[in-house]
Amino acid sequence: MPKQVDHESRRRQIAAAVCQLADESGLEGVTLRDVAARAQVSMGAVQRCFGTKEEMLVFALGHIGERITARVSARLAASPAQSARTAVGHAVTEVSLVHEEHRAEARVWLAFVAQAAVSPPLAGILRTNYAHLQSLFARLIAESSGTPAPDRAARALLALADGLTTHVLVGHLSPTGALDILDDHLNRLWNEQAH
Amino acid sequence: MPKQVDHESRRRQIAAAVCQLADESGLEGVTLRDVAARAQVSMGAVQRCFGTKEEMLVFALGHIGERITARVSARLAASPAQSARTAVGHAVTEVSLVHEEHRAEARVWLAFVAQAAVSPPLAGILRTNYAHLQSLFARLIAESSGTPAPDRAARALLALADGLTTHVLVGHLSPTGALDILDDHLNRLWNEQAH
DNA sequence: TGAGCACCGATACATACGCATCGGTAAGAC
DNA sequence: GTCTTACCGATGCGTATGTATCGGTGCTCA
Repeated sequence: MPKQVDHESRRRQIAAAVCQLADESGLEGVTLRDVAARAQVSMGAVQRCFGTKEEMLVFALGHIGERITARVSARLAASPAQSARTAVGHAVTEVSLVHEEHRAEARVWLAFVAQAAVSPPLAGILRTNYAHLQSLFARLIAESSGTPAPDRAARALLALADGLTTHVLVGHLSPTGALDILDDHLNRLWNEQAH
Repeated sequence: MPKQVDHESRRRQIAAAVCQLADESGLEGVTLRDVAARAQVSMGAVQRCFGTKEEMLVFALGHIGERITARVSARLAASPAQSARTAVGHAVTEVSLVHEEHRAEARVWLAFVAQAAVSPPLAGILRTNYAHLQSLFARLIAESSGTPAPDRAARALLALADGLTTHVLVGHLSPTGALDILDDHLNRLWNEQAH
């Protein structure tokens, strides 16, 4: 058995290149040649790692989904969170990629969401990620005393975060405006459950 | 002056073809050739109506934006709306394209939103449309007694509607589930302002 | 040490795209 | 009737894409 190569790490390396390119010029700007150049490998290497382009995109989406989920979890673990209210605030702030340093991820995510509307495999990955985040939010919300329907609140929160992210990307909202709205929503949620 | 042609109606005809194709296979499936075939005109006609492809897409986005806004207005005008609460409910239901018959518009809209993240002209059109809808919502919300910040509530409502639409398209939410969440949000909004 | 095989990079290929060009056509003016 | 001219459909062109193919390379094991 001659030379062996760590395929998995190379796949991640290529996935990162895909995300960079998708951030810069949308998913349509993601070309096998450009991906190879950005990842500093040959085009043949990309083809060997992924049999087809769609396979590559599916892997890249899974990659970025994991990164986002991981960041949310890390944020929750890092700050002990005085209250569940602030914990949810932190988590949802990470998801709604409003901060400048995560804007790239937001653009990539949006590109994939649009593509998923016409590509079942991508849609499947997205559903998995959304399901994870939703159950995470639902648990946090349910923890802090008794909101009548934590599941529904979690779904609403996730949808609101996604919508706000979109509006920031389009330029209809400013990042701080989006955060204001998010904060306001959470305040209402915690005020009301006191009744 | 020899043969004359109604350019404007032809542009709308082509825009409709663009939307059909974008619904079926995303914006990347929108090809000059396919558009021409779908609109039942020659490729040359498409080129004569729009100097470039992006021009065509910009026009198509404006076209569908007008249609959506028009439908919202029509819905508001049609039903006298017993209360502002139901008026907003009707309007936002039209915007969040949850009903099956408007799912196509939702897919097209989402495709354009993603493209707008890397195309300033498209983003501009989107901003205009969002601004219209937001001010419309804000007026309706402000009308019904005194919510403290009708503008912020309108922004939140619009973002929530957009996020829910996205989640329905991806398959993370069912249409009825999305409507439930929307209804719940409106109820909270109207309950709270009674304080 | 040398033989074999898995990996590599480059190139070839068919296709499809956006855009430019061109002869033909028919409608209106005189 | 015919001449002008704005419109039409078709074809050509250069490029870029995804995929398939192929000779070279260097590690690993006998």
